[in-house]
Amino acid sequence: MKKPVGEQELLVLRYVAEHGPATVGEVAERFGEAQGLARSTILTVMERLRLKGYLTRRKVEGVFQYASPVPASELLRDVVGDFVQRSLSGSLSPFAAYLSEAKDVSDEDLAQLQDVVARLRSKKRKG
Amino acid sequence: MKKPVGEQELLVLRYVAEHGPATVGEVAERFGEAQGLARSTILTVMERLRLKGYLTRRKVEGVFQYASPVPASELLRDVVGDFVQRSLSGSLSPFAAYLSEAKDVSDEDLAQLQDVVARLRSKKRKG
DNA sequence: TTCCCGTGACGACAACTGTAGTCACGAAGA
DNA sequence: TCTTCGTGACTACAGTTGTCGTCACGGGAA
Repeated sequence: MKKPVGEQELLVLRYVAEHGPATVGEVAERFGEAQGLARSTILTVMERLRLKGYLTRRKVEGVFQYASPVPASELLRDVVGDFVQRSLSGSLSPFAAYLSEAKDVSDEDLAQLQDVVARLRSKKRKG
Repeated sequence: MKKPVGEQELLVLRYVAEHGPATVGEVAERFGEAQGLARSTILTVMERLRLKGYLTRRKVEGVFQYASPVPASELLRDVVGDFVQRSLSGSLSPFAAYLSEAKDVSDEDLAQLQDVVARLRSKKRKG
């Protein structure tokens, strides 16, 4: 059931997931225009995402409102999981290596990471 | 200079990077066979990787020895960096979210992560 | 010398992705 | 009623990736 999603597709999907239900016109205007993409491009991408099951739509006042069935955070979490499995064979050390070289880790991200690591650690000790 | 690398391509690249210089025949026999891939497939993939600059080769005793100019660890680090930039727009929170849900984090990976986070933290405090 | 085999170089083809033009339709104006 | 405009559905096309088949060549084995 895991249809692949391209890079651009993911950007559009994220946009829709983050900016509530939206019509093709809205996405084209707000997101597509900024990226230099034609309306038909946005439409095609969104339809492909719908065909793959990543977006749903519902006709409201004559036009379709597209929405993601899962929140953006969950979506991205899955994307990461997919990447770790597919490209890293489940290993996390490349991530650690990346992190140690990363130059621009925000305070929030860092705190979040520390938190998660601590949580995992305590869970491990307990279980 | 950043040519894209597909999933299968990455697997082959990793194999070569991790298992020293190797000929197409060797990779086909040890890696390809296990994956159910024909020798010609391996050859094509390796040549594409070479064309993209991810592999070099050198004729030894009549046959080409392929090798990765960078070690596997560095390679994977870059792959992660690419992914974070391209798919997550540089944000790490999706990764944290993934981690907090991950069910099978090895002790080594966890320790490594904790280490890196601590290091980043102290560097941040200092800088 | 012949024949077989590993090796390399090419050519091919389908699926997926990125990007867009175009056509038809229905509502809203002119 | 005629025109315009947003919307959707289709079609198209090039580039990338995944997978091979095949052909020609050079070195040994027979």
